[in-house]
Amino acid sequence: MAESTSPTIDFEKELNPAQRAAVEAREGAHLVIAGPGSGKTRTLVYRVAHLVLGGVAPERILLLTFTRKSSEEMLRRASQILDERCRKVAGGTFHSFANRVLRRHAQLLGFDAGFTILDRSDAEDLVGLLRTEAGYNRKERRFPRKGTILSLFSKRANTKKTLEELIESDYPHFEPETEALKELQRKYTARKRAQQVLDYDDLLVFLRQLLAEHETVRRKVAATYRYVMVDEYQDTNHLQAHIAALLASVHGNLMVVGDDAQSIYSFRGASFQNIIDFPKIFPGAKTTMLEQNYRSTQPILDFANAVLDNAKEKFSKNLFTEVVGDDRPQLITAVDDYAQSRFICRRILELREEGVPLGEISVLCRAAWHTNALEVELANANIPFRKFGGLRFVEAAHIKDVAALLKIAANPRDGAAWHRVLLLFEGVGPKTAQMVIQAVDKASGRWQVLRGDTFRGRKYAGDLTRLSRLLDAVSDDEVPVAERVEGAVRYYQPLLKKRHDDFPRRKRDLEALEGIAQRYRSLERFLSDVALEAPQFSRRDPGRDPEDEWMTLSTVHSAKGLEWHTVFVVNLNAGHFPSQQSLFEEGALEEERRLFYVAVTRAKRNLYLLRPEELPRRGPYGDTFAEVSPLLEEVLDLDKLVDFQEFHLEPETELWADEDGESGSDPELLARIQDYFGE
DNA sequence: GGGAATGCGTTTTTT
DNA sequence: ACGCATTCCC
Repeated sequence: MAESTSPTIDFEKELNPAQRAAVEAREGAHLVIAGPGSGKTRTLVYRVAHLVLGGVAPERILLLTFTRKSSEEMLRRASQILDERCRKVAGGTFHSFANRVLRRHAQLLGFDAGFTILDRSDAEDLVGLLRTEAGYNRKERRFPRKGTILSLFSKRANTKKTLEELIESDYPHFEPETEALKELQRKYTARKRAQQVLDYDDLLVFLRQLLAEHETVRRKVAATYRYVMVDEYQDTNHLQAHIAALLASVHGNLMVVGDDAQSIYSFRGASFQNIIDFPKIFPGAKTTMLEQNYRSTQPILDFANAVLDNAKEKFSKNLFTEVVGDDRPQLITAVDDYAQSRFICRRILELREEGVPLGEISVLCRAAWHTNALEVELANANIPFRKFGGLRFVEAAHIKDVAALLKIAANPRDGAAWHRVLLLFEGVGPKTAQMVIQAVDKASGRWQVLRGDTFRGRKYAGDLTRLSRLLDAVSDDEVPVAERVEGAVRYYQPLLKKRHDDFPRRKRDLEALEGIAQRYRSLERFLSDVALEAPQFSRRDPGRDPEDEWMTLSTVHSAKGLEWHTVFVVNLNAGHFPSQQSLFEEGALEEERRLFYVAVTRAKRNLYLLRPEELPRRGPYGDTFAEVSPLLEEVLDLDKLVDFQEFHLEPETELWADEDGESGSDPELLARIQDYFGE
């Protein structure tokens, strides 16, 4: 809607004084502390517009966000209030930004520009392989599992701590294995390099290395971005903070935005310490606080503030609002999971009657599986929903299989991808796969050796020949990406049929993947986006059709930055929310509380807190979690802040009408029945 | 050496 | 209920 004349924006009218201070700030370092619903996104959006309007070339602005989705959303909004120039602003996550920069300068670090990216499960598989190779998988030895090992390595990369320190603090029971783990880490690092693959942490580690050790690159990159903004700064880790500082090392114009109370990613090495330390790195930094909330009603904020009151370390903030409304949050006690689900379904149907669109309703949970029972009930009640968090589209086995085929074509040294593909064949296990991979390696990645004599007579010889032909076709850069992806899917289809009974459903996913591929011109870009999860890689596209409406189920982590008219928070029991492992860990409960704070501050008008009296505990003991969440119990004057409600199921209609006395049966009818059916 | 069957210990959150 | 190791059979 941009007019040919430069559009004007009434910043004074659109923003409050604190927001405006942040938006109009130009030179220097700036820390913005923004409570939930305080217009943090709005502030960033307007600042982008303000800079562009002030004549800054959009390519020279860098906006680093927590997800790709949020940066795209912000730039979309900026171009709405200003014009299309804002689309040219450089944006994305730290990881996607690192990916772009590293491809350009890979050689400096001894990498090929065609490196492939390991997602979490690829990385785990590689660790698992090395673990078996080294013989650590013996029963006598209680050795950590691949997932645990990778978490350890990941924390090592993302914090300043050494492996020894982390084992001591996080996994003291594995202390006897310290040397073995160090050895494994060396092997993992070496193997990744040999295979030209980078895991998520490597993207950050190598970007920092590139900027810190290569002066010319640092100067060039940092000079490119005159203004750098980092969103969700409380959820960045030490490594990311270092990168941000290096990026600002030429112009010194760095604005970080965050909320210490909403720091919920410490398991990933994030720390709100970054916020606190920001003025130490940038002594002249200005600080702006955004405290007015534009999202929620006062009763919801009162409750949220009360939750935060129990935090050991708290700073600033006391949220206030002018949003009208005086319904207090509802605390609902239900007997169990099933009753909880029934309550939610019933309430949703009522809300719909009241005119609240499904898109304005969400159910938030601590862990993705907590909504399993609810999903069944929602389906029964014909309420459409989408689920966020937990297993994503690109993590499904069949998608990963096809992606692995393409990865081999892009980087024939990617052993993890080879391994995955080779195990699809009948008669091929880990040993055979290793043997084949070595053969290809010896031929410097030319997979045509698979057609050679080495494998003649083996059960899988035909499979290898066909695979090698497919790779020939898929690696042809002259062919459009979409066609190459289609080729891989066509090849994979028979294997899919053999492996999965629910093959039609999975086939539809693969078709969706083919559709996504049409937007790409480079296979590497496509694969990077699959690994770094571009927003369009969701199971079902939101759909522009207003008729096609759905409500949201989400983990609290995935609900960050979002808001709904009505929010249900489920499973507020000790052991579910907060999670079981946090119950006994000092400090962990602090994060659970912030997580709860994030959950409740997503609500605009209605907040339902659900508390089943009994939930099955998983594990062999058949135990139950019966205790109410300490996060609720600790709230001072809870009875003044919420309304209590008990929800009882209507009694089921009895299957057997219980009649008194002998009901007359018809002997003749019975005889006929027996006659006809026999016996 | 591969693969099915068995038996053990176990689960958060995500780029 | 599921990953992961071990065991046994081809």
